[in-house]
Amino acid sequence: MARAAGVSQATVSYVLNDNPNARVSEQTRERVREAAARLGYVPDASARTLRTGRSGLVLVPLAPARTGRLFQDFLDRFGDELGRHGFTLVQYGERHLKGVPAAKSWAALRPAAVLVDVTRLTKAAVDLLTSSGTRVVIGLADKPSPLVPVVVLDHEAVGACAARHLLGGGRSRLGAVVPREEGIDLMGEARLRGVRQVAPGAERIDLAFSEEEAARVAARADLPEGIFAYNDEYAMLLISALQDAGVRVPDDVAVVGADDLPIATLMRPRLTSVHFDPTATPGELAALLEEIVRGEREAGPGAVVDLYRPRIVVRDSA
Amino acid sequence: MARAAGVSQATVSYVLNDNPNARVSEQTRERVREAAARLGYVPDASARTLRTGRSGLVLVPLAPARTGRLFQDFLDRFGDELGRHGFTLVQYGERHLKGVPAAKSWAALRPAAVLVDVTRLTKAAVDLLTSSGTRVVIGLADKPSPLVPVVVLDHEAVGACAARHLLGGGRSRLGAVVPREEGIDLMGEARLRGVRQVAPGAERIDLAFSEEEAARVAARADLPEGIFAYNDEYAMLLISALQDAGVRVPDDVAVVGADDLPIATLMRPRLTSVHFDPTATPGELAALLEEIVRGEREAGPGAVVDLYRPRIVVRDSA
DNA sequence: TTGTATGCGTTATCAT
DNA sequence: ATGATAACGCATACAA
Repeated sequence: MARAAGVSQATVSYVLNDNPNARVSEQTRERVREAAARLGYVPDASARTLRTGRSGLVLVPLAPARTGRLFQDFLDRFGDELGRHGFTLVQYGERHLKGVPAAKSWAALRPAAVLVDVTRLTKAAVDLLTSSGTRVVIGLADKPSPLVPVVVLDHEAVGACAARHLLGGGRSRLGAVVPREEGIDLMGEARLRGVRQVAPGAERIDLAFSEEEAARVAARADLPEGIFAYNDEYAMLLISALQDAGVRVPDDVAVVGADDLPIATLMRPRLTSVHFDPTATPGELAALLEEIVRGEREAGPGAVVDLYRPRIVVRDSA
Repeated sequence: MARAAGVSQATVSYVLNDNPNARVSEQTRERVREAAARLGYVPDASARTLRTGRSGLVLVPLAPARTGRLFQDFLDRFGDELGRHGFTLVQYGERHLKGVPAAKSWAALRPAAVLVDVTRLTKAAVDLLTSSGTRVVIGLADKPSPLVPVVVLDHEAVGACAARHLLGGGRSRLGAVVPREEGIDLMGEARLRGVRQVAPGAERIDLAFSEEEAARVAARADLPEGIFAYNDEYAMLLISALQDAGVRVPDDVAVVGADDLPIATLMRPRLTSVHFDPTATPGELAALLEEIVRGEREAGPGAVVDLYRPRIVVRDSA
């Protein structure tokens, strides 16, 4: 490319990167740009990565389909914002590439940052990443971590929020659904803990997403007076089963969902749900991340960014 | 790394890549592996990319949250399978990085393959990619393309499938919902075309996802006898509005959704929906892609892989 | 069976 | 104000 423009490689680099401490005449700049356009020249990201020791990739090793709509929306916009800062968000599910530990396949890409569930992080993994150029490893968790700074989605607060509303409505015997579904069961347990912070005796109701299971629960004689159903989908499942069993909602049993899905208002009774108000915008996070990667800012273990604040949206089901 | 193992770089490369035309003693192999483990050595993907001219990345430039659950599930498993073949699926939303054409930012990563909506492809973009090392550009479309091989999700077939069922049930005046929602409006129009293939006079019903809009439609005096509501969520919205307006479903108006979501069976009446049977598995596609990238197979414009076959699941709403 | 040498495209440093 | 050069880590042709 350089030879084609009649200038040196260095000059090309200066021009195309708008390098501020390079002094290049406007005439030369034009010649370089012309040649680049003519040749369809595109800078090679891998060469830059090799040279600088760090890629522009921000890794998010999560199974997209399993993270839920809320976090998926967040990632979507976060990726947009990162793009504006020159990064590329890379989302991919877990692999067991010939038994290679996940952290190694992450490190191979020399990512600028990694955002991953803390349950999948070990000290060794963090060390491997940081020693191979990654500037910051951010955990995804529901509480602070001694290992890394975290982005928090506080599931206990969600359960507590729902439970407070149910108690406030005069229901004293509570229950909380814990989905029997891989990938979200842990979140279910966290939300249950939150319910129990407010209503210590709350019952755990394990439930798979099937009408048979829901019918079995609905047929019980000793149903709690109020149930936090984990999310809106499980709430719909449960309400549907309760109605089929002749149990009145909310008269006999109050039900609260979470996520405040658009379809929540379409149910009859309309679904009372825990809504998530964003507290940190993707744009702010992207800007923060850029500062950290550029070394203008430190972020150690213990640091916390809260993503959402739960808020109850009262409709008819509770 | 090489010096630490007491061997040459070349030997390290041979051993770690299981290079078949290199003959290395088992003893040396062991020494290399031991040193790699001891040092926490991780090969640098960017160096490999620079050397070979092509990365292991498979780019899917789509806004994840907007592609729908079905395709998201597909991508999720496709990514897993690609991982087994040594590729990394990279999903990211559209950027407008300082006005740089999208194809340039794709080409910068020297991806092995790109899978993208054909509406975002031009001849120039395809040429740029192929000339910079990308082995195959695959379009995502609802019909064959003269530009690239495509993966098909035939929306017209979906509409036709729903319309056939409605006609077969004795409904002759049909309507089809076209969502007024960026990103899915084009799919809505394709599904409408499919309905009209079977029922030429079918009415187009534009609808935004809001209860007010749906109520307005439901209040009409001249409702069609059968409506294909685009998908299950719009079907739920519409049915809810119809019921509020005193219109009986399916007696007065039959409604068909699509996607066959788990919650479809929770509605009352239970939702009749177009289900998607996978015809090509992610595993097959990943294997196919690997063959193409390795040059063992050609894939030119016109080639088509059909992803799903639509099938009606009859319940109570139509 | 193993080592040596070369070059991929970029950027930092130093020379002109 | 611009050019020359080295080095990043890896894969590969070729020498030993």
